[in-house]
Amino acid sequence: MGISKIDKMHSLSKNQQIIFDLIDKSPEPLKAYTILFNVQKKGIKAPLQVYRALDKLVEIGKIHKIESRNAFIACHNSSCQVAKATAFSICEICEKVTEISSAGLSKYLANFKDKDGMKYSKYNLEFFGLCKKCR
Amino acid sequence: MGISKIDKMHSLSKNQQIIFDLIDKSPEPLKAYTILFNVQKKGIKAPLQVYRALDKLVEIGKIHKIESRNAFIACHNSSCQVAKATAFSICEICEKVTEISSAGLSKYLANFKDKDGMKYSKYNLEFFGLCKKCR
DNA sequence: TTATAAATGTTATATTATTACATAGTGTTA
DNA sequence: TAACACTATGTAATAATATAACATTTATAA
Ligand SMILES: [Zn+2]
Ligand SMILES: [Zn+2]
Ligand SMILES: [Zn+2]
Ligand SMILES: [Zn+2]
Repeated sequence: MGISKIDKMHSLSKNQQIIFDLIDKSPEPLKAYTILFNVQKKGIKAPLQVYRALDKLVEIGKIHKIESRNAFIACHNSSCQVAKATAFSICEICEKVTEISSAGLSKYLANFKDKDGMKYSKYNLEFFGLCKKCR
Repeated sequence: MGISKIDKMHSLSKNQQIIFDLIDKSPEPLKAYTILFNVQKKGIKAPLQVYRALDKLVEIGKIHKIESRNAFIACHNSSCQVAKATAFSICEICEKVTEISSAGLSKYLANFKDKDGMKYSKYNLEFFGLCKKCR
């Protein structure tokens, strides 16, 4: 994995990089105030600094928000550099979250039309169940 | 629409009924504190009274939570009396929310298996776009 | 350089949700 | 009925999540 075009297009600012690094190396989704606590030693002192970086990172698709958990996870799915079509599985016991990367699912949802014939290019899907370990 | 078996099984308590009625007659999803404000004249004074009723109503499938909006909408889809498999379309301009009732979609998602072969009976899907009026 | 947009720093505040504990109602069974 | 379990309610306090407002600085580009 070299430096792709899209990486260069969105070189991160200092705060964005600090916060992305933290989320990226975390094995689990992180909440905003957990992030705040963990980056205070790096000089990020206020909630707003965290939320601004999170907003930007979500916007450019480097991270995603898990809406049902108010938590953030790094994107490891090269096909969703734009944060508009996401799917996750969430374990209801251990709270493990995995981004789902399925061409079939993406295609089905991208082509889905509602009763009015409306198509939606943007969606968020969260599946809930028990992970391997918790079953 | 007579009184169905399932309606009887979950006869609502006073607070639950007050809060359900408000949500049910609302043309748009309601937030918890909007609900609180609107039911104070009926004697419901504290946030917890609202959240407890909301939790129960979600649990029995009378309402759904729109996770990306922290708001609640009544279920008008007889097929999802259990609050475990939901899909919505959300207009990003006027915030109109519609519950999607599509046998095809439900079937596809209920049968979807991830890379580990895991099936999920519970999910929440939120589509985003522009509604008819806002297009 | 000058203008513009993006990002930062800081304080205060708004919004959303839960903990803890006491009390009251409801339905079931001995 | 009386005892019990279960559900729901009332109330106060607080925790957790997120944004408004304003001043300043840094990066980008014409
Ligand atoms: Zn992704
Ligand atoms: Zn698990
Ligand atoms: Zn429904
Ligand atoms: Zn609209």
